[in-house]
Amino acid sequence: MQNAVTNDRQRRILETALDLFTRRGYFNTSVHDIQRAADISIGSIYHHFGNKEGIAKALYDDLVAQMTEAVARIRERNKGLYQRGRAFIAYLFEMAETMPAAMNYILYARHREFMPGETPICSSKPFELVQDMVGEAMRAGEIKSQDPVIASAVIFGGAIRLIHLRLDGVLERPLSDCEADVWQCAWRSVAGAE
Amino acid sequence: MQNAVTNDRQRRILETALDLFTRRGYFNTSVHDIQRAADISIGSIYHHFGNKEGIAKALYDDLVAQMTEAVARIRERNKGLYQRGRAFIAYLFEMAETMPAAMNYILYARHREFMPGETPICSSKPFELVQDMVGEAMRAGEIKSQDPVIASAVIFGGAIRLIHLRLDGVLERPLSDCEADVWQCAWRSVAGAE
DNA sequence: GTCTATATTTAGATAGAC
DNA sequence: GTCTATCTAAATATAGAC
Repeated sequence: MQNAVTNDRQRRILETALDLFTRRGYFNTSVHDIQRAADISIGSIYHHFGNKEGIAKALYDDLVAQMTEAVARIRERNKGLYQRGRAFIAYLFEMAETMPAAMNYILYARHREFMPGETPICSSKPFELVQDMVGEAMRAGEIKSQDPVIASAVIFGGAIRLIHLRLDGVLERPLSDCEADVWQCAWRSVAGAE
Repeated sequence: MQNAVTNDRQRRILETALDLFTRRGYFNTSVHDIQRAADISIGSIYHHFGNKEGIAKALYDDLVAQMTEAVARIRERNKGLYQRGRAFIAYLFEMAETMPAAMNYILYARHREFMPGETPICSSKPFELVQDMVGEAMRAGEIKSQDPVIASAVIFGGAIRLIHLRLDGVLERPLSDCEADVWQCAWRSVAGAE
């Protein structure tokens, strides 16, 4: 992973790319499109990012780093999976509402199609951290014992699916409206060591 | 929607396209690639499907039709959401194992990126039917009353997430192994009118 | 309906001045 | 570091013989 991007110009390139990638898709966006929209020369773009994939990768690394930090903070500030899981979903829902393009990019972009070397998002750092929290809760007896992959999928699958629906315009009300309901259902599905 | 494809040649084109689209992605597959792999002339391909998007669309329509029929059959042969939902997940899991390319295409392809006019899969026919079943169960008091969109997401979100994980190679055991667990959790999350 | 050969466009990427 | 102008390869699509 390369250094975080600090330069203003680079930021503007990435923001523009994120916007275009999300609205039209990676393959329907040419570097020339980014150049036009960001009003920065194409030479400059290639100078900073090497090639088109470099733009996508920088964007991805940036967002994953942000998310990893957020998850770590959630873990720190909350005790137990009940609190932590709820906070995580709240974070995802808020991000989906305030930065839909970023959320869309992370969830949807099908990165492997244009970043061959990259691991799928679901096995990246932030999701590993979440899985760790689930395993921890299991050992503590907070939730019943089972395959942690399955447990994580069941706990967060509903919320993730709702985010997809929201980003696709199927769900019309903001996600925060159903946060409590979703978490209640999710928790009930795994709670109570029996 | 156009007529189903019956011709042998057309079938071979579609099968090849599905394979390539799934493994390399739509935009990394050229019509020439399909031509080579299917060993059918490019003129013939354009004759039948008009353009590249026409191939993707025929494929999509075909798979959605198959799935719609399957869901209708599930609805017919089972009573109550408990049986129906379980049968639906079993169907999805089996399809993911026996026709991973097809499942991948349906779930992942991000169709809207290359089929601008198409509705997202989650609001297509088969998913509508599933939502109807959920609503029906709610009115019958089989599950507690709430927004049917949320309920559907919670019930099937975990299973869908597991399919994603399986197709991405994160989950190593076949999906059938966790079918019972997943359904038990899913059902517990919404069951019991209270 | 099927084929080969070709036209057209546009993408990603580079060169080289400043 | 930034820019303009340009190169090159490859993709979609078509023409027209059979």
